[in-house]
This record gives sequence, C-alpha cells and structure tokens, in this order.
Amino acid sequence: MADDKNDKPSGDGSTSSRVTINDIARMAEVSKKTVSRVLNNHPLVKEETRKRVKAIMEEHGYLPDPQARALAFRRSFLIGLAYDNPSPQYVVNMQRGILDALEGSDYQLVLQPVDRQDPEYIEKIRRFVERHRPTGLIMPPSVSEDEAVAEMLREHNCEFVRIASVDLDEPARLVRTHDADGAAQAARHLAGLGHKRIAHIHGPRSFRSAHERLYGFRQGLAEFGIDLSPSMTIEAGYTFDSGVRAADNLLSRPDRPTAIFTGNDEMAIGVYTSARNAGLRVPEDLSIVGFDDTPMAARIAPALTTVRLPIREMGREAARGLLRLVSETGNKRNESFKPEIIVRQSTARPA
Amino acid sequence: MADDKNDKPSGDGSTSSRVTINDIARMAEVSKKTVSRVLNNHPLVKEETRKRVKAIMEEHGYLPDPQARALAFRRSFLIGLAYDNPSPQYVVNMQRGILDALEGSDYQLVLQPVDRQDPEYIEKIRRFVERHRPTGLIMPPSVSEDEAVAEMLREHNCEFVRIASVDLDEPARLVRTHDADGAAQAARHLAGLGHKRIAHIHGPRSFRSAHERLYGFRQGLAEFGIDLSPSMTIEAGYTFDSGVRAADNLLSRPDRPTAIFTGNDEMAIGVYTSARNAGLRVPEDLSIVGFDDTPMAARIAPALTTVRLPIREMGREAARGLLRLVSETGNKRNESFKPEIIVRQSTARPA
DNA sequence: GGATGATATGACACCGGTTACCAAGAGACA
DNA sequence: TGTCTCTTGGTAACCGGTGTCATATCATCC
Repeated sequence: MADDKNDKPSGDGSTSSRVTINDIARMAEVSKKTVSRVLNNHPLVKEETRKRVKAIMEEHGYLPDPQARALAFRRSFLIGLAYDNPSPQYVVNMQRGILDALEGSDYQLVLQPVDRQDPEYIEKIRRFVERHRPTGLIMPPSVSEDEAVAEMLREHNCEFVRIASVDLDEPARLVRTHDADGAAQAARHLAGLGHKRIAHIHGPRSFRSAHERLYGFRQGLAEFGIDLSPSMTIEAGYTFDSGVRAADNLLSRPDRPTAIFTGNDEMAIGVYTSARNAGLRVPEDLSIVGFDDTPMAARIAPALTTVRLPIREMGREAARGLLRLVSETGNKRNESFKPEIIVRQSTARPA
Repeated sequence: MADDKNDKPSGDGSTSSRVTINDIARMAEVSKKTVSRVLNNHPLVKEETRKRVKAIMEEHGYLPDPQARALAFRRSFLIGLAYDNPSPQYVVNMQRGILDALEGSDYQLVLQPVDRQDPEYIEKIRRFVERHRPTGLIMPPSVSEDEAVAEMLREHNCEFVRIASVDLDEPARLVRTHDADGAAQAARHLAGLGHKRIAHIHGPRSFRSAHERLYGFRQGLAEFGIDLSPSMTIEAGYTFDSGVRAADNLLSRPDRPTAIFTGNDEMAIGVYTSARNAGLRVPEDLSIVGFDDTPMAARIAPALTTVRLPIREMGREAARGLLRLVSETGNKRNESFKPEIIVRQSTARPA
C-alpha cells in the first residue's frame, strides 16, 4: 500500500522526476486531498497533521506544479501588465516594481503592450484574458483611463488594479497618484522664484494626467494670485517634437513667458531645443520645469528641474493590491503616491 | 451517444463555459484523440476528417487551453527573458522585439531580471526553470556571456537562445551581433575626419561587448595607420558617472585627445559633461562618438554621433530562433546583426 | 445514552488536454 | 476466401492538482 508506485524509474537521472502531491501524501500517510488542504491553508486540518505534512514537504523541497494548479483552479498564475506608455523609463520601472512584489510568489508577470489607437486593442486584451485566465491585470495610465477595458474585465470576472491620477474605481482596485499635487509644487516653485509670465505645455486632452497636471498647476499659481490664461496653455503630444513646436510658438511671442512647465520631461527637453534655437539661455532667460524625472533630466545641461513620481513603488503597490484582492481579506485600501519636485539648474529668478 | 453530455448548464451565462476538445470531438463525430491529432498536425489523419474537424474548430472559435496542454506536455508555453542590462531603452526594445515574434502564438513572455553581482542569481533562474518548465529562455548580454547559466539550462533540457557579440554557441542558439564592426565604423569616421589623438573609454572587462568594441575600434584605426596606445584606452563602468571621471582624466592631459569614442551613449553623455566643465566645445574642440543610439543621443545638444544596433530586430530574431528550435526542423541558423553609425553633430574635423 | 454539531479526513470524479495501446476496417497478396 | 499489412480511430490511463460529498471522530447538550 505504501509502495504500490515505487516501480517508477527514478534512477533515470536525465529527466528530473520531481516530487508530486501523491508522493507527499504517501510519505505522510494521508490522502492527497489533505496535502492539498495543507497547501491551500484550509482551516480544517489538525495542527499535528499539518505540521507533519509540512515537514515532509520541506524535507523533499516539494512545491506544487503551477500548471496543474492552473488547470484545476481554472485560473493561471499570470499577472498581465497592459500598458501603452511609450516611455521606456516608465515601463521598466513599473515592471521592476511589480516584479518586486511578485518575487517569491508563484505569479509570473506577462506583458501586454497595447496601442490605444488600434480599435482592436480591447479585443486583444480580451483574447488574452479568455485564453489564459490570468489572476489579474495591472493597468497604468493611459490604459487605466479606458472604462471600456475595465467593463470588459468585470464581465470576465478578471481582477484588476488601475493606476490613475483620479478616483476611477473603488479603493481596492486603485493606486492613486496625485499628479495635480506635483504640478502645484511646480507652480509654487516658479511663482516663488518671482515669475509672472508663466506658460504650461500639457499633454493630449485624451489623457487624464494632462488634465490633472493642468488643473494642479493652475491651482498652484492661483495661490500666488497668478492667473494662467488660456493663451499660456498649449496642448502637445507628450513627445519631444511636439514640445519643440509648442515652445517655438510660445517663445516667438512678444510677451514670451519667462518660465514654462511641461507635462513631461520629454517635452521639456524639446523646450531646451527651442530655447537654444531662439538664442535664449536656460535658466537666465527661461526657466523650465518638467515632469517624470527621467534619467535624461539629470544628465542634460543645465540639469532639469522636474517632478518625480515613484513609478517603481507604484508598480509594487499595484501588484500587492492585486494579490490582496485575490487572497487576503480585510483592509484593501492601497497606498497612494505624492510626487516630489526635484530642483536642479533649469530654473532661476526671472531677469 | 451524441448527446450524453448535454446536461451541462450551458445556459448559465455568467461563467463562459467555453468549448473544449470534447465538444469539438462530439460535434465532428470523432474521438477527442483525433481532434488532438489535428491540433498537433499528426500525419495519420484522413484529409477529409482533418478538414471537417478544422472547420468545426473554426466555427466555434475553439483554441486549446494552454494550461491543460502545459500539464500534459510537461512544458509551459512561457518564454523567459533573463537580462541584467540596466538600460531601459535596451530592455524595452528587446521586449518589443520578442513580443513581435510571439504575437499570435500561444507563448507568453515572462521577465526574469537578474543581478549578476548576486551569487544566487543562477539559482534564481534554475528555480524558475524547474518550477515553470518554460519552453525556452532568451538571454541578451551580459547574461548570455555566462557559461554557467547555459550549462545549467542544458542540464535541465531547457532550450535557449543567446544574443552575443562573439560565437558563443552553435548557430541555432545564437543571435550574433557584430559589435566590433560597429566600433570599426566609429574609428573610420573619426580617422576619416582627420583626428590623430583619439581615445576610447570602454566598458568593464567582465563584459565581452567591451572587449569586442575595443578590438573593433583598434582595428578600424589601424586601417588608417593610427595606433591606439594603452594610455588612450580607459576602462569605465558603462555609467554616466564613470564616463565623467574617465573623460576628466583624458581631458586634463597636456596631449589631450581631440576625439573620444565611448563604449555606450551613457558614458558619452558623461564626456559631454566633462568637456563642458573643462571649457571645451563639442565638436569644435572635442569630437565624441557613442554606442547604442539611445533616445537621449538625438535630443542632447549637440546631437550625439553614435552607433546603433537594431535591438528590437535582434529580440525578434531571438524569439523566432527559439520557436524554430522547438518546432520546425531544417535550417536553424539565425540572422546576425551589423551595427550602423548615425552621424550627428558631435563630431567634426579637428581644429 | 443517543441526538447534535463541529472537526478532520478520505474516495472519487474532474479540469482539458496528452500518450500508450489496442481494435477495426481497407486493401494487398497468396 | 483467408491472412497480413497499413490506416485510422477508440479506450483508458495519465499529467498534478482541485472540488464535492460522504464518513469517521469527538465534544457537547439535553
């Protein structure tokens, strides 16, 4: 009874015939179901039995096969990251954060880069979800802002956590960033230096972050009695080139601004280029503040004053939130993140 | 006989009780074994049967469950990317390339970032391989250069493809990059401009790429009768700061070089900073050539002349090579990649 | 002391595919 | 016609876990 399966060719060496739940059950002299209960922390197992089974699992380095569990659970141990952010810096840090949280767990991160311009993009995510039944999805902006995706995921009973700068969802499914707050810090910094003619180049209106940053910047300036006139806000595409064009527009005006705050660093670098072409010195003739704190911000001359969001920590919190969602109960509110301004050399008092 | 399983609550709606191989078999009036044969392109199926089964699969949008197949095959449909490259640009493009090749397949990309400084790092990869039995691993430099990893994977019968600048492995498991060739192009460009006092800041000796680029640069200069003396080659750490320090050293010499080639862009940007501190103009007083063509190269002023490797295409080829390795037979030699110099504004004739 | 209920465990079918082995029908050959 | 390959398809077991339900044990209650 205890050795009815010992005829397996375990001396074969080449293929590592690993320990299975049946082996553990036999050795612990319990049924495989009980071992399964121990694995899943089921409460109805006598403490003594649990300890014995655990000891044997430990001794033989047993870990359950994720593929087999996936089949039985009808749910894979995959966590998807659906993103459309083009900044490598952002993407990589987000990934790192998620992987930090997943380290040591059975979950694997799989990437689902999408193109929101592609009308089929929700279908792509749907196919992934239907076919692979991931444990959940993490969505940073701007995918997080698309309610149609969230709706589709709810229909499929697929968990998700969204990272966003607005209160899109219930707290358990949201990691909140306070972009407006960061933009307000930028406003206070520039106003505090004495600037009056201040402009803002913001991202596309289809991005919530663009609205939030514009809103926060306006509020921050208002604290100093400065009104951000519509002529001093320009929409651009979060890209270098669009930043150059927007700045070309602003800097060619007779009442050109003495300071510009951009919705991201990429556009801020574009402003550097435009300023250089216009013969303006940074920061003597023009102060510039970016948003993101990309590596370039610290390396460019003069080093860029910018607003930093802790991307990696946000990714970590999102993944933790997702794991909490599918396992523990109790308090499921996720941490939220405040940006921080990094003052470097691209800002100074106006001439 | 044809409806002995129709008692399933298929009208339930909420849970998408998807079609399985059994459903297809029933509808096609064949055994599930036959359906399985069709799925796996087994030759011993009558053409007519194959067509009928395929039609029904098509009609019902049937796709086999990856989890179930993984369990039966004892191999998951995961492809791991084990990397230690700190450049987000590199990592993201490599991922994109791999995902390009995996698009439409059942394979999922999972990330395995490692730290080669960590003595446990091979163990980390081993655990992943033992536990998840991935179809294969892709390893860009510098992980690709570690024979211990390759050896471990061979022991586990885990397929892999390495991306490297030297002939590390048989052609089927290698995507070859010609770093030396790129460095030679940089040499020809600088020598062609008339520079004589030329220096090279290379990466750590523990990176094969550093050797290859140094070697290629030396060869390229030799074509012009220029000898790269040891005093004109400095080892640095592929980082911005190390680039600044190395350049500080070079530029403080009485016979300072009129041109510097660096092993990557990150260090080249460091040279900009050092040159600025030393009061030298780029390119009038100092020409600079980098390697990588990071986004920063095009945005910095003056725009950096640099050598570009098609990272995304390399990732795509590596993933394709891996798929060829586990499926088709026949010619399994992978494409190899030559770098290309991108001439911008950081290089000019010496004064 | 038997009914009741909570606790602890096991038997068995099942998840959705695969392989191993066997059986049946078709065609070839004696 | 009988026998022997050659195709083709069926049955059962299996991959390594899970769920459902039944059962056994024990304390508690009246």
